[in-house]
Amino acid sequence: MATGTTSAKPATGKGAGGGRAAGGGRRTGTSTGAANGRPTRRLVIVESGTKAKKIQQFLGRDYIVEASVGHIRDLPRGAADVPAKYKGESWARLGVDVDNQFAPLYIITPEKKGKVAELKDAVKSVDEILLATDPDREGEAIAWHLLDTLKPKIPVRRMVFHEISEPAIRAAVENLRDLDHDLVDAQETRRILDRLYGYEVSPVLWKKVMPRLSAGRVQSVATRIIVQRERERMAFVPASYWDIAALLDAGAEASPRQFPARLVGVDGTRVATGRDFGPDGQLKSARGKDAARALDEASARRLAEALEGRDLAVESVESKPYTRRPYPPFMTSTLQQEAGRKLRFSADRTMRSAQRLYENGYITYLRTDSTTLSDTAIQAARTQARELYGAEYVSPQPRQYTRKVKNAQEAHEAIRPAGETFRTPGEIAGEVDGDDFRLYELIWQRTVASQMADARGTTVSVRIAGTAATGEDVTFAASGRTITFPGFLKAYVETLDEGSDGQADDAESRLPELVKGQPLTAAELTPEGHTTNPPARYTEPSLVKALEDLGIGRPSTYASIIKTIQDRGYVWKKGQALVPSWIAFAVVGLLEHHFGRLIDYNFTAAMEDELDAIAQGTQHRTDWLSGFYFGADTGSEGSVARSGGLKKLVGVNLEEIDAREINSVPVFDDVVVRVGRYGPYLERVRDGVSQRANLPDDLPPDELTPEVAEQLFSVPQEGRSLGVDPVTGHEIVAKEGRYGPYVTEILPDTETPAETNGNGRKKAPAKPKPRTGSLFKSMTTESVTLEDALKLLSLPRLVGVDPESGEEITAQNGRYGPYLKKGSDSRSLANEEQLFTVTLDEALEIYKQPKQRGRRTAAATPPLRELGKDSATGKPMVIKDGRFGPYVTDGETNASLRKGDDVEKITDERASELLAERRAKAGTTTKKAPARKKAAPRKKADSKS
DNA sequence: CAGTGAGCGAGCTTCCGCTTGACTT
Repeated sequence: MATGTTSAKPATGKGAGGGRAAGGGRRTGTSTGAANGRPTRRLVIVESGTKAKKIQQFLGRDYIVEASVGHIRDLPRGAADVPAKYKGESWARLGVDVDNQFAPLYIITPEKKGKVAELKDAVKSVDEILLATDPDREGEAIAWHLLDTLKPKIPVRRMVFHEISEPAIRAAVENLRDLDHDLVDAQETRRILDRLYGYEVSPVLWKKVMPRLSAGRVQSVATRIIVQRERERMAFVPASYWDIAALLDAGAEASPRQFPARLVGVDGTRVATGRDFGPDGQLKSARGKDAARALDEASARRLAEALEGRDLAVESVESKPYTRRPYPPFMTSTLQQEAGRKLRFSADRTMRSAQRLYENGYITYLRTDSTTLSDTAIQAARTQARELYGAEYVSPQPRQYTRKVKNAQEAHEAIRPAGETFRTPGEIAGEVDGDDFRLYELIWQRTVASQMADARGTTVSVRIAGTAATGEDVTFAASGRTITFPGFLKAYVETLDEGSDGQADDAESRLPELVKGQPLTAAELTPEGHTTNPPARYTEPSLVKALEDLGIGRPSTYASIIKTIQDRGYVWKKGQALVPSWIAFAVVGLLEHHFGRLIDYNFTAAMEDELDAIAQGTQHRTDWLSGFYFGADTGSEGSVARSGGLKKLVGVNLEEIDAREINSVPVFDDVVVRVGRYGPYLERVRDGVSQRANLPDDLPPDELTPEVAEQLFSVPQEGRSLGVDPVTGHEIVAKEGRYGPYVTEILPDTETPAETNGNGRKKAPAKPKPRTGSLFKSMTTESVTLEDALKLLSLPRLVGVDPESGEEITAQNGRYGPYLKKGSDSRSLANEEQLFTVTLDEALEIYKQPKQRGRRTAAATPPLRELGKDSATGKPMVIKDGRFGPYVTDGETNASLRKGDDVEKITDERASELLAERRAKAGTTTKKAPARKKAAPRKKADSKS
């Protein structure tokens, strides 16, 4: 089991594997080794290299502190990673033996082999090991993997801490515990579920939508959120409404003398504002106690006129205290959000900068879901606030922020300036610049502000009444906010999301002192029209927030989720906005219809609850996974285990899903967007004829309106125009087709053929077909010239007539490349140039040769390499280059070389192994899966008559 | 999404969460 091992830990997770840890001595602190009287030497293993260095300083010479640098083992990523021993297993593709209690197959992550060797070496020079990985589910699993991989013969114990400070580390060394196998079980179960989900559902997408697509518990929900928002935008009907903006005058004594107010009521009925309208453009609150009435333009103008010069009076003044508490210190998600809003950083850019700050000792750990500050950090923040703003700006009591967020694991502190005293941005300005400086400043401000006093002030709401000349009683409203003590707002104010209609916390608007009954006049009355807006698209920060609210994804993955959904082509960025592609619509549609439970927004939440039960020891991992994968009646409603049996679901869906239907996204009327192999296009049926139009890549789905569609349909199928054929006068274009790039001519419109009439289908008169020609391999649609195109369109070329048979010999370019054709007899040509140069004599010479069979073409190109004899058959083996790349053959069996195999370096043993594998596979999978037609060819007869 | 004549080796794509360093231009 040098490279691979199935889980040594039994499925129950109790006992074995960690036995030594469980039996580990209770020795703590600075005990001495009994044998030689020297102090006990201990190896401490943490996850991060930066942490290791820091902790080494606290612990001194008797300790060696090393980092695992994250996980050291994982399930194999693909076939290439599976050790030879397990290659033939039916479950090797998954890396999980689903029929044997879901036993996982772990391999040492290839790039971690060196690290594991280092750790093994370090073990030799110590008496005891302390596994000090992070105190959360993943950390517990890393600790177990370390134990299971290093297999030390010395005591092993678990060490935990939540902050990197000397007292915290010293305390941790004095309070060791044993490994928590139930918690490890929960992590493995999570890992296995994610693997089964991802590796079973993705292939469904490859077959039904497009290769290389992916589905997963996290990314599929992220994509769905974005698609769902776009659907809302597409369905949105804007509403327009009017009101009156007034500038009121309180007289020369008042300060300010004038202030803005807005019409809110007419004859006791509320005037509708934006939030009174639903997404369908209709008034939501037309009836009932809180009924509102929309004002149209004419009414608003008439009313404004009728109010001109009328007396108004203050009807009521309501004053309330305004207080704001500081925001909690940053954790990963809020840091990404605020850096996105304030600095316009992408999540990825924020994390790269934060990583540099962390590694250089400027901030604490950057991947955290905790807002907790250590005591020293709280003191440092308070000291700094006092020095900068004065004692009254510091909150009377130290503030600790406890989070109530789903699935938080709270292994670390909040993100804050490092150290026991904080360095101000000014102090580090000489050392740090650019992104890093700006991010540090943000973190510093937020941390200091979190220990400052509440902001205090007053908000005032005023109602003003009057009567129009036409008799209506009207009500205006005005509001003001004054901040009497800014408190923390002096240090930090959160920025609002784009498109939000809220008010920043430090925004002020002053009203004069007003009392009930006070007379006012209107200096200005301006009727104003407004239109409701569709919900805004997600941005990186707002998507991170949405995911966090759903408890989906972890601090270490938010940035990579955004990258993944972009890499897969599900989402693209337009400025800050995340726009879904049509492929995303197709994929999300498929998942919603056929794997509904899996992309339920609550799926992860349910999973987390049940993983907690596994961690508590009250739920059995195998039962639970079995329910998820094979299906079960047990488990409560909403349980992940009741998602219907993934395995069967995948099988059924592969049979039943109609790819054509899935890849057709209806947009409006009879217009559908079809997601094809070469990108999305529009389709509709007009007069029984299907029309198509290309869709520009950068057209956001919600901008595909009927008008835009009409315009796209009216544009002739595009292609790069190369010019006009001087002979025919037809335009020549280069296009990308189903079989690759080609050139064709555009024929002028001919008379529309007669339509179907009555009971019979009248045969349309034969339309002249445009000439077409595939590009040669050396050409691209970008570079091909008119001259090239005319040559291509001149094919097939008449080479001459066979004097013996009198048959014509032509040279043409076909599916398998250039060839000669004489009746039904064909011969391949060596290169494309010969299509134009081959003479009749040469052609006749070629026809004298017997038709080249497959074996002969191979013989024509010598093998890349000759090897020894196959250990199984004794036949000589050679490496050849084939359509799909290099392969090894013994003349009978052929086997492609795999990813890691090198033509030059491959050994006879390896070649024999590949052949043996191939034979084994041929034996078991002789059953030919009938190639399913992707979509039945469209026949006119199919359209319902 | 163009339409033209063989016979023959597919294998790979993909998940989520921990961590950064080691490649090449």
